[in-house]
Amino acid sequence: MLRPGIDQVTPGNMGKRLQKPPRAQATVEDVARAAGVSTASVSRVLNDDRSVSAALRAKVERQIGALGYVRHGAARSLRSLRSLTVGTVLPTLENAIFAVGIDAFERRLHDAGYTLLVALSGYDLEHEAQQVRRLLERGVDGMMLIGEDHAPATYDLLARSNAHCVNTWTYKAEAAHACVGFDNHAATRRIAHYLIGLGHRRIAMIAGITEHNDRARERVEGLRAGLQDHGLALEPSLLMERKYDIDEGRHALQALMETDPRPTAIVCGNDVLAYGALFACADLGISVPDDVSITGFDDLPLTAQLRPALTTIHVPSREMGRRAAEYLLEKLAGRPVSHATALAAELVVRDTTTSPPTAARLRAGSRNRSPV
Amino acid sequence: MLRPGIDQVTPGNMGKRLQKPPRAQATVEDVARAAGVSTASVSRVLNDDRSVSAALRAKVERQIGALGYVRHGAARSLRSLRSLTVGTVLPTLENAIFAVGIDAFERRLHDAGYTLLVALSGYDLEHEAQQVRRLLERGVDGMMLIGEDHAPATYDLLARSNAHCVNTWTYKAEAAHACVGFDNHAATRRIAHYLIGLGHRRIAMIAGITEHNDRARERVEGLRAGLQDHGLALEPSLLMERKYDIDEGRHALQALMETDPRPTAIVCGNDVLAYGALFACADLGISVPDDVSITGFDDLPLTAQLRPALTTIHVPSREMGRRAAEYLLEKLAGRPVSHATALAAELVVRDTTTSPPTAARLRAGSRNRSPV
DNA sequence: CGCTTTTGTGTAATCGATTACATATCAAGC
DNA sequence: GCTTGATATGTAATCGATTACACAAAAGCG
Repeated sequence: MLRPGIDQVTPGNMGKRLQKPPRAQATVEDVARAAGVSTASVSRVLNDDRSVSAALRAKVERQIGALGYVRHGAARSLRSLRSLTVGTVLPTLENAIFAVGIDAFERRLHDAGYTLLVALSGYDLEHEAQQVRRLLERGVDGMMLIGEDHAPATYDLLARSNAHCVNTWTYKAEAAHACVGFDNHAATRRIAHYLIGLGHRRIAMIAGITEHNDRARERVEGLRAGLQDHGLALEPSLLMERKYDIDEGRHALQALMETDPRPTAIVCGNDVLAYGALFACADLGISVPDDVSITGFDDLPLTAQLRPALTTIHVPSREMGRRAAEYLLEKLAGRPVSHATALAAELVVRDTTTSPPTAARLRAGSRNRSPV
Repeated sequence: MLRPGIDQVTPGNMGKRLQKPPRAQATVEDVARAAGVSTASVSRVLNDDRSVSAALRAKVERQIGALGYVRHGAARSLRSLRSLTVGTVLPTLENAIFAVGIDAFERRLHDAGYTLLVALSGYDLEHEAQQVRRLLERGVDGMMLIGEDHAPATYDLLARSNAHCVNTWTYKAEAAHACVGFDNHAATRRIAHYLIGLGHRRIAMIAGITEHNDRARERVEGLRAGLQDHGLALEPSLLMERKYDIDEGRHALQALMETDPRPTAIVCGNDVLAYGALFACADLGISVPDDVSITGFDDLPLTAQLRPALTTIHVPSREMGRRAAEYLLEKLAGRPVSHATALAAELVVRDTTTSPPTAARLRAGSRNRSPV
């Protein structure tokens, strides 16, 4: 606890009682005094008010440099009701999926003078709500969230606040909340059509955890819909739900390969699960794509580099981050901006998908090949 | 620009002129009035002052809930001289290296009630200085930076501020600035000894960009020192400096394979460059480790999963993030804490390193093997 | 040249929460 | 019963920058 009047620092009293004696930071008042002008003028210089004369501006700027003046954001935003700050709550930073998008988001915001506050939820919606509250306490002017599954408390807090919010990684034309993203459902439906077109009929899925995660859920439903379009069903025994982890993908693949008959194609809910599936196949001596076709979702930087290179859905994370930032900036500037922005998430066909093996190839193939 | 008196909101005037009519946020005063107590008491409840009676606390808490009161961080930190905020400037979030460490850093800080502000520098030290200034303007109580190469302006700003700062991913016992990290120099020196022990004599390096990057530089120097320990030199023609990118690693490997005689071992400055080298070998039909040994640095989650699994230095990013947070928390609490913390960065031997090929194997080996 | 408009600068109120200090209440000690 | 101390609560000053408003000086205009 800080004891003002004792630990507190005034220009004359360099408070010696704290561990790190707080330096008296220069204030606008100090600058004003040194430059022989009023605090109002200093503030005008700092805020690029066009009504200050060049002479005064020069005087003030010299003193700002000399005193090493640094703006006091709290005072600034208290008075101006703007914090020039935007917040985001991410499930995790542990994987590249969000990182690249956030990177782009931050860059765009920074160029516009905003600072990004990052909080993490660990895929827990209650925790997310708590983080949203914290960010609102910090006075963020805007907020970006992942997906559209959020706790009621989250939407409630946002509605009561003056911050604008945008959901990403999701897109629905009729969405209740603003969003910048792509259609997860359409993407896996597209995969289904593609695989069926190649001749596959027995198609499995290694999905991400769908609870409290609309993206994962939409991807499952999209696949289901795509299969139904051709009179096929997604068999419950061929649908596995796994955490975001390579080993989880490995284990899921092993389990699927023990079903009889085996699936000829495996749709993965994200690239990381697909990596696991791919690595497991290599270890088991199952040839991809000859014995089984595998698809991913995300198109991480590494995905095109693996051998065989993974067929996947390209998620435009960078573009999405940039657009989300732009949405907020427009909103904050009071300009009209479209409520929902759809980005394309295209199927990128590489080397892990082909026609299903013939019955003969199936029998001969996978069993007696030596592991890599 | 905001026009107070016009756009501004007072409890009575629900400013109808803005796009999003700013709601009048409840203030401590509103809560105090509703609960029939003073603002001081409300503040005491909010800050868990033990001197409030249970009855008063209950009254206040009921109103806080009813009014949907959210603390005003700017006002709070203006008055209390603490922002409960910590900042970091990262080169990028585009790769998992930092992401995992930051994830751990954020978690620890969050548990202690702090919020993390993230800014990015794009590996540009001038930009980093600008970001540090911004974070200080936001009033961060603490700051974490990567490495110890920072612009003079950065150190200057930090010295003038009241924020504590800790460098990570670097460790030197006699460091001028507080740090939590590991000894990059010792790590690659260790690699050198290990490879020499296997019989290698002609050792190349694909390093990261060393300019303005002490980690990359230390890794080069560490290798050089390790070679010298055994009377060997790091030949200039066998040292390549490349950006952090798989394709850069690929190209560097191709270039190295055109030297004569070829190196028998290649030390990479990070795992991503090593991935590139590994993938290039696969494409060129060069067998790893039989034809050439390769080592990485970082031990990303994927590194152990690749086939062949990459021999690398394990960087304890999670631990480092957690410890860096703890350093700052201790400092902020005014408790003594050690200036420099060393973590172990161990060599993890996997499948990409072995003894150098014999002359015979070298001639026969690499040329006429088919790409995978 | 006098009047209006524009431009430049200063004065002081203000944003919302915290907290020093004042005060009130009650229990314990003698 | 009176003093002393502890406990609980209120009053009002304060943090630093912004900006409405006041005002002075300069420019524009007929």
